[in-house]
Amino acid sequence: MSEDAFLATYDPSAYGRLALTVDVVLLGLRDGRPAALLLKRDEPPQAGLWALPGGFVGVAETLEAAADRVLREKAGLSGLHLEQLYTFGAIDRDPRMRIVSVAYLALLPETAFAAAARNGAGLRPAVIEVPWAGEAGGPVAVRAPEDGQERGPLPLAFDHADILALAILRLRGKLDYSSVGFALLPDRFTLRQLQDVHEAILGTALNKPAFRRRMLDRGWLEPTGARAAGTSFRPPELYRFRQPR
Amino acid sequence: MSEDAFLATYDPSAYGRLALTVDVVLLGLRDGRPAALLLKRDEPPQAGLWALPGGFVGVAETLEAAADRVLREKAGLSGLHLEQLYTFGAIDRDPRMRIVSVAYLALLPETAFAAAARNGAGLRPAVIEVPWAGEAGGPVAVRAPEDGQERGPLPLAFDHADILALAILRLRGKLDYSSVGFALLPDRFTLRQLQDVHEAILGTALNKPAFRRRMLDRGWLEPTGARAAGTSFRPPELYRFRQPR
DNA sequence: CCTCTTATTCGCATTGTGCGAATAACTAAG
DNA sequence: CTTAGTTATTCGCACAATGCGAATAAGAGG
Repeated sequence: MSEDAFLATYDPSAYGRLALTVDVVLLGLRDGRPAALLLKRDEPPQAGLWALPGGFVGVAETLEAAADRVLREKAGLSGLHLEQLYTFGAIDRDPRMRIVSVAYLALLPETAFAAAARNGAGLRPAVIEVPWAGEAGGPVAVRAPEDGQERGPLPLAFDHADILALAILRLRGKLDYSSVGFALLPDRFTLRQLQDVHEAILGTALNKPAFRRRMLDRGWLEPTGARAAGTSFRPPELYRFRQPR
Repeated sequence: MSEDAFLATYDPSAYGRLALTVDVVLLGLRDGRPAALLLKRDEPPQAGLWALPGGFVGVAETLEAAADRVLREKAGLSGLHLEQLYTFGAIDRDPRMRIVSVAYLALLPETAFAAAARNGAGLRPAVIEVPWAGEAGGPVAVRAPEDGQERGPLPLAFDHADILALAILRLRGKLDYSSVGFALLPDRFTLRQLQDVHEAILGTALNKPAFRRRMLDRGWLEPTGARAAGTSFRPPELYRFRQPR
C-alpha cells in the first residue's frame, strides 16, 4: 500500500471498526471421507451453529502466529503445517461488526484427528460432503459421522461453508503435484493407505497399478523393509515419506 | 472465527491499531517480458522507493471493492478481472503501524498496460526479472524498461518484492491449465502472440507445433477467419478467446 | 501343504507431447 | 506474371505418462 492513500483517506473513526481474524480448517479423514473439526457455538449470534476454530489477530502477532495460537488454545495442537487458503472480506459475513478473516488449512493424520476430537476442547469431527466433482467448486455440507442421512446436515455459521469448500478445492488441486497427501498419513504407511487418502480427497476411485507407479516414480517414497501387521493375508510393505531431494 | 475468542480476548486498545489494506499487482507485458505498474513514493517512509498501488480497506467496503477503487483512483482503470493472491501479515512490513495487506493481481493486455502508464497518474512500467526457473520461487527484481543493466534494479518498498514474486509464481502455475493467458492479449490475436505471452510468463522457449496443438485442443480458441495485417510475409490467422463450454 | 486374499508386477492400448522436416501461403521485388 | 523470401501450418515419428485387465507373488491361517 502506498502512504499517500493513508494520509489522504485515513480516518480512525471510519477505519477503526474493522477487525481481523483467522479461521483454521483442521482437516483429516474419518472413515475414508474428508472431515473437519468444528465447534458448536453456544452464544448468539449464530448460537447452535457449527464454526471453524478461529480468533482475533493480535496487533503484534503475525497471521501464522495467530493461527498457531488458535490451534493451541482450541485444539491443543501445535507445530502443525499451516497453509494460507484465502481471505474472506464480505461486508456482512459476521453480523456483529466488520470482520475480515484469513483462512488457514492444517492437515491431521487420522490418529491425531481422532485424538483432537477427544481432548475435551469441544471440537467435533464433521464429515464434509462434496457434491461436485473435480475442481468444479461449489458449496459443501457437513454431517456428524455417526448420523445417517436422516439427521440432515449440520448448520454452519457465517461463511464457513465457503471456507470448507475452498479447503477441499485447494487440496484437490495440489494433491497430485505436491506432497500434501502425506500430511494426512502416519509416519509409516502402505501404498493402499496413500491411495485411500487420494481417493477420499478427490472423491473418485483410482486405478491401483497406475497410482502405485505414479507415486513410486515421484521419488518421495522410501521403503522401510517392514510390512504392515494384523492382516490375515499377504501384508503390504510400509513406506516412509522422504522430502524430495 | 468463534465469538468466545472475541469475548475472551477482545481489547479495543490492543486490537484497534491494526489496519487492513489492499495492494494490486497490475501486470502486463513490455517488450516480451513481464512487467508491473509501480508508483514512486515521494514521502517517508521509504521515500524514493517503488511501490504497488494500494489503499486502505473501508469499513463498509469488500476487499474486491477496495482493490477496484484503487485501480480506478490510481490507474484510471475499472472492471478488470481481479484475483486474490495472498495476504501478507508480517509485523513490521510497514514501519508506521501494523498493516496487514491483501494482495490482488490484475492482468492488462499490452495496449492497456501502455495506456495506463501514460495517463498521468504517475504509474511507471517496470520489467520484472525472475532469477529462478519454473515454480521454484524466490525473490525478483524490477528494472525500468529503458534502463540497461548498468542502472541497477529499482528499489522496492515494503515487502512488495515478495508480492511481485508471488504474482509471477501464481501466473506460472495457472498458465497452462487455465485461461489466464488470454487476459494479457487483445481481443483478437495470433497463435504466435499467445505463445509469446506464455514464453514471457514462463521464462522459457516453447516448441511451436506442440504449443499450437495443445492450445487448439483446449477448445478455447475460435478462428475469426481474418488474418493479421502489416506483415511482409504470410499473415497468420487471428483467433478469439471463447469461454470453455 | 493348501487355500484365501491382497500385494505387486506385466503387457498392451491410448493419449499427450517434443521435435525436426515438409508443405502452404502470403508479400514484395523483379 | 514469376520468383524469391519469410513465416504459418501441418506431418511423421519417437517417447513418456497413464488407464486397465490379467497374471503372478506372497504371507496368514488352517
